[in-house]
Amino acid sequence: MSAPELPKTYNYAEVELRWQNTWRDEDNYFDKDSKKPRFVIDTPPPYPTGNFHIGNALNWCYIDFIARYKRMNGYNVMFPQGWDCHGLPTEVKVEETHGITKNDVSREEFRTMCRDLTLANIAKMRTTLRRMGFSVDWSNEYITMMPAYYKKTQLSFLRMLSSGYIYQSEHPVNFCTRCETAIAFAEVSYEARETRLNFFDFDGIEIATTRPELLAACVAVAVHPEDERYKSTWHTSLHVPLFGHEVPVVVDEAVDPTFGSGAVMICTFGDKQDVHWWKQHKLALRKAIDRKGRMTAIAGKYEGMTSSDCREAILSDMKTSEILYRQEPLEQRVGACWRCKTPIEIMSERQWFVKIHPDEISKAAHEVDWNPGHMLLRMENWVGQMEWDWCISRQRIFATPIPVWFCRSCGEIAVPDESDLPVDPTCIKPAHPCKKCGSTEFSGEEDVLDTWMDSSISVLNVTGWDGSGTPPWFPAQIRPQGHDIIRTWAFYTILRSVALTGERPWEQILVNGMVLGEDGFKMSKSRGNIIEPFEIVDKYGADALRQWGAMGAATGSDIMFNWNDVVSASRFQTKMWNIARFSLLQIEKEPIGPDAKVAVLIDRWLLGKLSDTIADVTDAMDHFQFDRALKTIREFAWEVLADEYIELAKGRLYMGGADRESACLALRTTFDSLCRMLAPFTPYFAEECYSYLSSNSVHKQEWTKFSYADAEALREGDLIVSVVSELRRYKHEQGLALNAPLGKVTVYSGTSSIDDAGDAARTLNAEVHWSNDRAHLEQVVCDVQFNLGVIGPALRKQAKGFMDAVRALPKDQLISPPSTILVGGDEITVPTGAFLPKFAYMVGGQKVDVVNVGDVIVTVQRPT
RNA sequence: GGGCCCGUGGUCUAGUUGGUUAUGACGUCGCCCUUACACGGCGGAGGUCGCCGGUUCGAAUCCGGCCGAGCCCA
Repeated sequence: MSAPELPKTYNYAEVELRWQNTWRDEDNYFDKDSKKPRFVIDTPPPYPTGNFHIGNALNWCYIDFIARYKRMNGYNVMFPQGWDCHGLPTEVKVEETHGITKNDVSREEFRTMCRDLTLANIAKMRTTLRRMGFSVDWSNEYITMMPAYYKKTQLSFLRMLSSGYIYQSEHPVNFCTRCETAIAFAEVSYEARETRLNFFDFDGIEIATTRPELLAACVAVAVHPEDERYKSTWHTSLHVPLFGHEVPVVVDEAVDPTFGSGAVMICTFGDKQDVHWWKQHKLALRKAIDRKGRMTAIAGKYEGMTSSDCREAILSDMKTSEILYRQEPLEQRVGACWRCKTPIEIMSERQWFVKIHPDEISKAAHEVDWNPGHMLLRMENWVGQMEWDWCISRQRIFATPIPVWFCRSCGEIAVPDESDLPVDPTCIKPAHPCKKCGSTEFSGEEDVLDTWMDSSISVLNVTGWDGSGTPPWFPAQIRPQGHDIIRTWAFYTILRSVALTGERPWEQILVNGMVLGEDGFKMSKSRGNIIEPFEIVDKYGADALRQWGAMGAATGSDIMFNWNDVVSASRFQTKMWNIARFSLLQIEKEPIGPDAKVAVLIDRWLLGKLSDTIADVTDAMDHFQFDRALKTIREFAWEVLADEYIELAKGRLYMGGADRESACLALRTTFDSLCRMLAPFTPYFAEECYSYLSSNSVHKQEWTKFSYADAEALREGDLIVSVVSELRRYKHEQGLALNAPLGKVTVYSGTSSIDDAGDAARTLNAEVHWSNDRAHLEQVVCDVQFNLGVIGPALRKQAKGFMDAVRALPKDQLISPPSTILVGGDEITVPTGAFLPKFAYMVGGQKVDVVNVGDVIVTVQRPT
């Protein structure tokens, strides 16, 4: 070892940059030919906004802790990085920056603009990922908009089409008239708003509606079977006001007779309930609103108006014709597009759907180990209330094309050969004539796929799916993701894995919480509480941010960003750096001989504590309890190693000889294990520390397996530490400086004599005697201390009476307890260890102070 | 309206097979610049563990109700 002296301060900026430039990507590659057990991570592919935000950072911290820990434990780890590119936000951004709309240029030109923007954004985000020290496997990067990936999306579509999972049909779907596309239920968010409930005359019946603009789409009026008010109208028909068309009156139990007037107008479609009634009563279909949100021809004179203009116009006309009775304010929650917040319309359109089989999804979800366990409930709730199938077609451009053509003469569907994928059916023709009629005239499908169709096969992609059965590395070992996308990404992935392979996609799922701002609210531009990862990294370094990720909250809980945590993380590194400087200085002062042994009591104690710490940290890591793991490491390093051990061993280290060597060996063992345990959390810092100990990378080392059992050393070492601690408190109370001479200290440990090699004496600046004798003092029993852990279980209801009886005993019987005692007339056995006497001490002749350390007596004879 | 989660010193937080004095961080107060560290050490103050009731010898922990915050959904 010829390590240079460690700099006085830890310069995170210099160190982190240096190691980032030293590490090689190949070190993190998944080895396809490896015989090691594999550990495949289904990393979430973020949307390439160009900004890797702090929520992503938390998610990736967890992933990187796991990846690094698993590598150190001998696993062949795949930590891939994907990019989920397609979608509306990029289209909107492109329209903005180029000052165009999607219709101003060709589909292909528009896609190119979207691709260029996406690639630039990905480049920015890669920089952040590297700066954070994430050990990503860049040989397994995937970009969903690239042909290599979306051909798999198309392949999965064709497979599910042929196996009957995918079908097309005209069916009511959620439709965003601003985005001009159908959306799935998972993409509907509910917004509270106030509206008006309008009561009006409907051909003699009073009807209450929140959506008068749908009058033209009215196809029936419904009443409750037990509502006497409307019995006479059953199975008659009514004329729709202002429009005049005839609609039937239907009877249905789902009508709430207490809401409004008790009579409901059914429109195609005002809400989900309308869809139910429409199906159940086989009603007509009247489309009053088109894809752009304008009124259609059936709206007559209102044609071309927006729906809100139409609403006002109709209400005004109702007033004019004196059929509007009254209006009442109403709180309601309206389904809206989750991206642009425009209220959705339910429209009947020809769309593509994926069939949902709740039972098989639920079964697979139960075969996955959920962390934390309660997150499975969210999946169960979502799966249990699915009513419609998943609408996967979108009327957009920047997305995976649906690989289908329609025969112009007979309408038959044509699909490409799998070997020809990927295809854009709007640009090329099918390779074969129509199977049904032989025609060669086709129209390509212009609809594209929901972006979740891309990302829901991420696990199939990384596990090596090629369309033939179960992929070679399937299922993945873990899916790390946030709880906000359980009903989308997790749900769709399980669905697709079951549909395409028949199996669960992952063995485990680890769900992380959301990151909240310092004010406790969700981070948002309008609140101005956004903190960017680079801001933290600039000020305190990536390792400090990573520590915040581990310690900020229990895994799975939402976590509030907090500068304090980052500051204390950074301070821990400073402290640890000084521990390293001290340890390495001592270790390197003289070479440690090959026969060196850890022989001194407190050194053995340190190794025993280290061994316990390693066991705790390993257990925490195995259960993804990163907060517990890092906290245990920090407490051990700071308290046990620095404040307790080094303080005690310091004096001995300044001397020479075999006792010094014992300490050096204990220090080196401890420091080595600490570096390894810190490696997953603070990869830069751990690497820098370890580089002074070894020429190898700490990230190539095994997870520490150090184990050391020495119950005697633990017990006696704990006593030494307690004695020193109590005597420090004593000095403080006596107004003495900590290093002031203390005179003669005698510790009456009672059971065994202790050889601490003089550590306590040097630390306390006192003459310390460890006596195995009892203190020859005049003891006076002054009180009794009960052990409720013994008394409670043994005596149950008699515990209180027992304690009263013991208090009433003569004092000498507290020292040697009687075997039985009378409690409320019953003679009961005194349980072993039920209580201990508390002593006060008097000394005849010479004055000594007495300090109690647990049940051990320490006397202090101050220098005169 | 339903489901889930949460409520612990000034702030954030750990802590459930029930057990003596409730964890840590930041802040705060006092003493100490002891040859790794003042970004440090030692010591202290500060809590009706949201409220009420129940089970129990014993409840932050289990049960019921209430109040409050959050998330998901109707």
